[in-house]
Amino acid sequence: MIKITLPDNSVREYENGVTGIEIAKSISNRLAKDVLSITVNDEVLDLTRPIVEDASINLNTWDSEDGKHAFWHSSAHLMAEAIDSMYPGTKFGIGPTIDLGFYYDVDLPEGKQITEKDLVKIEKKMIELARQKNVFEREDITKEAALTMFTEKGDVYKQELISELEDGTITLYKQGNFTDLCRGPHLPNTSYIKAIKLTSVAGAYWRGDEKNKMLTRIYGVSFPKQKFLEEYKVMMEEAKKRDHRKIGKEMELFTFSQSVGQGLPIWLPKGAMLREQLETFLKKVQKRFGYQQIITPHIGDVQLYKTSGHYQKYGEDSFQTINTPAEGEEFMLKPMNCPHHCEAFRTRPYSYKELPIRYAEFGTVYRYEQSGELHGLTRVRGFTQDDAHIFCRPDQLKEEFKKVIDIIFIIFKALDFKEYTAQISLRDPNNHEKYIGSQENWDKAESAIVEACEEKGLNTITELGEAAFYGPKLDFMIKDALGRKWQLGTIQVDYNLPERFNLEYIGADDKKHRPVMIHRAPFGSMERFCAVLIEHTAGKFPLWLTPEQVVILPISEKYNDYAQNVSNYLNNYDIRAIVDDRNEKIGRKIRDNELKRIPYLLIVGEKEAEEGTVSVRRQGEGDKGTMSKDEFAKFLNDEVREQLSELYN
RNA sequence: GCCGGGGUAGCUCAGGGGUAGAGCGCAUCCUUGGUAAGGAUGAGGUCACGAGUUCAAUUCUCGUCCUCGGCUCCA
Repeated sequence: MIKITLPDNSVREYENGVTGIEIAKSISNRLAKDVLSITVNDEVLDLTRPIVEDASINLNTWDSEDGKHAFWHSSAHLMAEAIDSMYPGTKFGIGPTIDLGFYYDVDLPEGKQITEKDLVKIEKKMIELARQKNVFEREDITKEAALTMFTEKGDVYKQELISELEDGTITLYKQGNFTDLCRGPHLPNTSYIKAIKLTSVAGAYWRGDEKNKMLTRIYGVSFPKQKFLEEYKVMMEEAKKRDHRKIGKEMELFTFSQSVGQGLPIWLPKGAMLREQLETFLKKVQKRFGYQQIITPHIGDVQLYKTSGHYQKYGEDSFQTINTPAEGEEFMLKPMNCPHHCEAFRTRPYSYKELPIRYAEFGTVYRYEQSGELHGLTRVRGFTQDDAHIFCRPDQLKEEFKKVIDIIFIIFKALDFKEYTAQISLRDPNNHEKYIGSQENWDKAESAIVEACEEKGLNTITELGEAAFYGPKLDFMIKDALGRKWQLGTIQVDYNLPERFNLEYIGADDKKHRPVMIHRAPFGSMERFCAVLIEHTAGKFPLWLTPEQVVILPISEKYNDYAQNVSNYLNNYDIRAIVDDRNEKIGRKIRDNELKRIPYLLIVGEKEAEEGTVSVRRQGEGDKGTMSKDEFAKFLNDEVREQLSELYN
């Protein structure tokens, strides 16, 4: 008998060799139906693998990452089986799971091609194969036998993968007529897979290297219940509706022009207003935290980037230098603001008492991105960072980190981002040589970040080896209204640039010391942040931020003057109001302005004009009754104040 | 950059080897209205660009440009 410890710490005894599925059955029939894989002492295994020693286990269902992983991994094999039967001679690359679903890279026989139209046929075949309830059989195999087997099949990709594996660790999984090199784990059989949607087909280089052959990658997602697939489809529809490129066009926030160039956004009046609100907000917050705004040029002498090291590292992949005709000077479009900020710091000597110096700038930078990488506002060639550089003493690092975290929280609160995670990126413990700066400083900086996060009660994950060569960092990821994750703000310690720019301050000992630099951008870039915000809110921005807060709708042209009077009145209270004086009926004006996502509509007619009132309509909620102009202005400003309570505290 | 879908009116899209289509938007006029679409009339297109095949190309072929989905996530 062996002892099995369950997640609730209860211990049960089973025969040696008991399997996950048997344990599940012994607990409940429901669990036996729902369980997809088993975690045994931190290793995820097939439900059919015998357990031969005492162990702590967890039974993974659809609700867990590990459960989904086994499910989608098996689905990838099922797809491969379908493709193998429909396109004999296909060679298979890799077929992993991803955040939402799975893919398989395949090399189709000469002259064969899979397009979107073929996906439905493959789905049907997969369902047919799934219903056969074929068992996933696991087999240990020697490296030699594996190589022979895939050489016979002519599958060069699997051969390459096997040749890199260690003998004794190689396993095969077989279901139906299809056998694949695989580490597992898998579902007990194919019948678990009830609903399948193949989502797209794309080219992908073997091993992501453009020197290699391009394979066909087929993406799909699958579910244990038809209902889940329906929910997934609804979610995808919603995501499509919220696409910032679509909403950006509809709401006239920004546009792209072929004549200006790819990846170079043009901000239209409403989008510019959105950015202006965000910038004003952040500037106010930063002012409170002791930041000073500076302004630097869009280009800089090549030498500046040679000093910073950016030229050596990115020069070839950047926009090329700009030359002056007569004098032969060489400039680069600014890819980073930090070198300029270092020069700003260098203007005079500093006492240790003056630090930290915090220089902030909404600095526009230009970076070359391959044309195929460009995507709406999230991947562009010119963008504005809400950048700042903090020059501080090593002993101030922790305090400064905490202050930046405070700023980020104020932003999250004002914009209603409720779920976030923070990733701490530290050195690779096995390879300290590749990092610049002294051990002592790194140790200090790393513990400063970790402690700052702890003291602020942050939800963190720590990744070793993810630090930049010049310093550790803290990145913030938020979850939007649809549960999608986005990387936003970042805080990075930098030992490199102060060194390269020879930055100094005079310490209490009257000697020169090297300051530490912190790069930080709570939004990341204005472009990307606006894109996330659009998709998070579906274009219904919080009142304080939205470009047009109020539209006044006169019942007929007779009341246009009064409407204008109300508009002027509200504008004096810094409320963004305009009049819709089109020659249309009131129902029409309401509909059009609701669709434009205007938070408040004020209807004014004979009654209102006589009494000096407005009839208030809140977006999505309808008629809210009548108020005086004065009451409404106060009411609206109170709402804004409430949304920005963190800022006014 | 590479692979694969696209590019038809301002927007969303239908069509198809032989006078170019719809809805919305826009303009003019009528209507002056009370909480999600009032009516009439009209303007608007080198069917992305360039070449080729053809009696004839927006449609077929090739090239260019732009755009969309991918190209990191351990077999």
